Formats: sequence, structure tokens, C-alpha cells
Amino acid sequence: MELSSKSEYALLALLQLADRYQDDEPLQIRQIAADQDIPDRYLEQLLATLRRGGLVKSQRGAKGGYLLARSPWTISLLDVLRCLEGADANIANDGGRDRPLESAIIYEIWVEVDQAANDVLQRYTLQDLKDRRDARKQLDLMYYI
Amino acid sequence: MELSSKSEYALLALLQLADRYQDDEPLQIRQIAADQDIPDRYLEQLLATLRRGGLVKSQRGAKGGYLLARSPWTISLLDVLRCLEGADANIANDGGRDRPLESAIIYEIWVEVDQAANDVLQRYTLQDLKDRRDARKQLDLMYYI
DNA sequence: TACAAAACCCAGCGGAAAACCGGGGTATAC
DNA sequence: GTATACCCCGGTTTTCCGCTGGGTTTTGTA
Repeated sequence: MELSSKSEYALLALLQLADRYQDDEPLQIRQIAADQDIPDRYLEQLLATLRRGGLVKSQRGAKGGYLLARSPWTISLLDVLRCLEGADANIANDGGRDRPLESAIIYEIWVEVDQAANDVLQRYTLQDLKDRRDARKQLDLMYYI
Repeated sequence: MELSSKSEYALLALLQLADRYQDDEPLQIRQIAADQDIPDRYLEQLLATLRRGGLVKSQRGAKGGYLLARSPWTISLLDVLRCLEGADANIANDGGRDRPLESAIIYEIWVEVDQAANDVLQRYTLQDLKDRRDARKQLDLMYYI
């Protein structure tokens, strides 16, 4: 499983949005892009996709920006990936029919493979990422002292 | 996890080679390419890679061709994929160092994800594919009657 | 009401990787 | 010694990913 820039960018952005989930002041694309070092026009597209996917909501106009649409506990990494990577239409429109038997077998295995991958991705939420990061941050601090 | 044409072609070819593993008559590229409907010059490259990876051995000259280098029970799908997909140098040369903390966390999750995927791939051997296909073939036959 | 700040939408471009030839060389069975 | 196959290596095509630009619409604020 490849970690695309797209996915990484989106996760970084969502993580930052998760950080200020309680106070609902929106966060601007520019701001996130600058903080996370992501090309802003590209990030714009990603956030648009996430919005259409219902993971994020936006406020237009001055003082606008983006907010997480639901709580960080309810957004799994699988949700994010599915939203980004083309709603995995690959599996949807091609259920593995009309293949020679050998290919069908191989295809089945692959279904099993990314089932396994998805299981892992489903276990982690944005909150989990946040917690893990904060724990790590504390640890690094302790070593520093 | 994406199933590339490369991987599928290779697995189809190996499966066919596995079919005649006991009688060690080599099988020609042309033959395999025709049977499995694979571009032959491309398949040639793949078989060369598999040979360098020790999964397959070749016999040059007239009446030459390819044979499986070891028994179908000892070749896992992971072996095949690792051989093809560039010896996963991606993880090798970049151990995840020097990332901002957030990226490092995400990276860790991804390691876990493709660990899960690899576990599945390691569980299946060429023989497993063969068995599964044969079983399916029998089943289809029964329904037909 | 004007203006500025933001999201929105769409379209395209550039480079890299994947998929796919082609040509000439080399070993080997007959 | 010749036909048959693999071998090597480079080039081409096609596809996709990351990224950029131009112009529109919405909204807060002076």
C-alpha cells in the first residue's frame, strides 16, 4: 500500500483541524498550507474533496475557512482514504466478473489483501493520531530535559 | 493495495509454470503469452526479473524456455511481489527519519498497514492458487451438469 | 455600499512511472 | 550450421500524480 502525497497532505490538514475542533473557528487553506508545508492550491482541491465527502465543512467569504464536520473520534483513516482515492470505483464498477478463472482467483486474493489493509486503517481515527502525536511530543520533551 | 498489470501477468505466468512443475519440460515465452493473453515482449522482461530473483530458471536455445526454480509450495505471493516491485527500496533507503512529527506518525501507521497486507500475501503460495483454481474448476463443472 | 478576503470551480501542464515495442546478440538442440 | 529460443538494453507510448492558473461567488467589515 502506497502512501500518496495526497493522502498524507489530507491527513496532516485534518489533524490540524482536529486540533481546534472544540472552538469552532474556521482555519484557512493558506494557514494550513503554510504550517504543514503543502502547496496551497493543491490543498484547496483536497479540502474540496473532503468537503464533498462530508468529512469537513467550509465557510465562505472573509473570515471563512474549514472545520471538521464531525468529531475526531468518528473519522477513521479509512474514511479519509476512501473519500480521497476516487471512492474506490475500481472495485465498484468491476466486481471481478468476466475474467478468466485464473485472473478471478488472483483478484480474490487481492480483495483479501486490501481487506486486511483496510482493517488496520479503520482501527485508527484522527483522535488516535492526535493522541499518539501528543504522547510522542511529551516523550521527546522528557528526553530533551 | 493496487494490483498492477505487471504483478498479475507474472502470477499468471508462474501459475502456468507451476502446472507443469513435475515434468520438467520448459515452457516458452510465446506459449505463455498466447495462453494468458499477455504482450510477449513485456512478459519476457518480467520473466527475466523473476529469473534474477531466483524464482524461475531458464533454458536457452532451441527447445528452451522457462521452468519454476523451486516447488510451488515454497513460492509465496509475497516472494513474487517483492521480486517484481523493485525490492521495496522505498522503505529501505528511507527509514522514516527526519520527518516532522506528524508525518512520522502517519508513516508509522503505513508501516503497520502494509505489514498487514504482506502477512496475507505471505500466507498464499503458488500451490494455493493452483489448488483454489482447480477446486473452482470442478465446482463450475458440477453446476454445468 | 464598496472592498477585501476567503472558498469555489474548472482546466490544463509537466514530469515520472508503468506498459509496451524493437533490434541485435548469444546459447543450444537437432 | 541453422533454426529456435532466451538475453540485453534502449526507446516509445500512455497513464497518472502532483501542481498551477484564471476567473467566479460568497461573506464579513469599514
